[in-house]
Amino acid sequence: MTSTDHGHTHGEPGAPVRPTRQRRAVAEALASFEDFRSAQEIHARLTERGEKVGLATVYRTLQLLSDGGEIDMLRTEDGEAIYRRCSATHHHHLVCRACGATVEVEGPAVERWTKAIAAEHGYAEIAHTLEVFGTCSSCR
Amino acid sequence: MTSTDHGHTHGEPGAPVRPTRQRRAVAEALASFEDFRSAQEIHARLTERGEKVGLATVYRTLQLLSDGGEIDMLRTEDGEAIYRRCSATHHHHLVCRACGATVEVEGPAVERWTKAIAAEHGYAEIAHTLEVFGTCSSCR
DNA sequence: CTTTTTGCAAATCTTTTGCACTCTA
DNA sequence: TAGAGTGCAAAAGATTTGCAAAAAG
Repeated sequence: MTSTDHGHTHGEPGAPVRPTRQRRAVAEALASFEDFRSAQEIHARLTERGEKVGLATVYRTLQLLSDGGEIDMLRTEDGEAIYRRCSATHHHHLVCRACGATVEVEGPAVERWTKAIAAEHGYAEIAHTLEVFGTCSSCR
Repeated sequence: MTSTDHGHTHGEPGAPVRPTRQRRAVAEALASFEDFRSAQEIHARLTERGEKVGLATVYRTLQLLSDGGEIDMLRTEDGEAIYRRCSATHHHHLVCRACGATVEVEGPAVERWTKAIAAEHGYAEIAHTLEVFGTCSSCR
C-alpha cells in the first residue's frame, strides 16, 4: 500500500526468498509473454501448460517481483493490474487497446518536463506514470 | 469497458440527461472537495449530510460525468478510481504522496510528444495518462 | 526442525447489473 | 404516459487472507 516507487528498491533485508517450482513457473510464463498480462492470464497460461500453481500464489509472486522492481506493473484503464518482464531502462508504453500490442518508448523530453514542473512547484522525490493508449494499425 | 477516452467527447446525441436531486447532490459533493475522492467517499459525504442517494447512483453519475469529460478521473496506485471536479482544459496532476495536495499542470510539450510518438508507430485514437507523484515542500 | 510457501476456500472490496418502482418532461 | 433515473440487493470480478499441510534450508 506504500509501494509508490517507480524506481528500483532492491537490497531490503526482509525474509529470504526461496526459489520454488511455482516461482520459477511464474517467471517463465512472464518470460514467454511479449507484452503485459494480468495475473489471471498468467495463471491461465500456467494451467494450460500443465503447471499446477494456485491463483493466489501467482498473485503473491507477481506482487513480490513487482515490489522488488523486477517486473513492470501498470494498470489498465479499468484498473486491472497487468505485468511484464521489464528492461533495465526507464521507459513508457504505447499500448494498443484492441490487441494489447505494446511498444516501449523513451521520452527524454517528458522526463525533463516532469522534473522541471515538479521542481517548479517545490515537489521532491519525483516519480511519474505515463501510458499512451491507442489503436494500432493492424487493428484498424 | 470502452470508456477509453481521456479527451472530451461532448455532443454525442445519446439520451437526454435529466437534472435530478441525486445528480445535483453528487455535483455538489464534488464541488465541496478540493481534491480527488473515490466514489465511496463521495457517497459517504452525501450520506453524512443527510442526502439519501444510493451508492449505485453515485457510481452511475460519476461515470456519466466522467464519460462526458465533465470531471477528472484517475486511478490510485491500487486501482481505485478517484474523481474530482476539473477545469475545462486538458491537464495532468502533480500529486503529493504524503498529503495528497494536487497541482494541475498543463503539458503542451507532452501532448505533442505523445501524438508524435503514437503516429510514428502507426497508432490512432490516442489517449494518454500522465500523473506525477512527489513530496510537496510542506511535507518535507 | 524451523521458516517460508502453497493451496484452497472464504472473505474483501470496488464496481456493475437486474428489476420493479418513481420521476421528469 | 413514455422514457429516464433510482434504490436495493444480488452478481461480478479482481485481490487478499486465514490456516493447515508441504517444501526448502
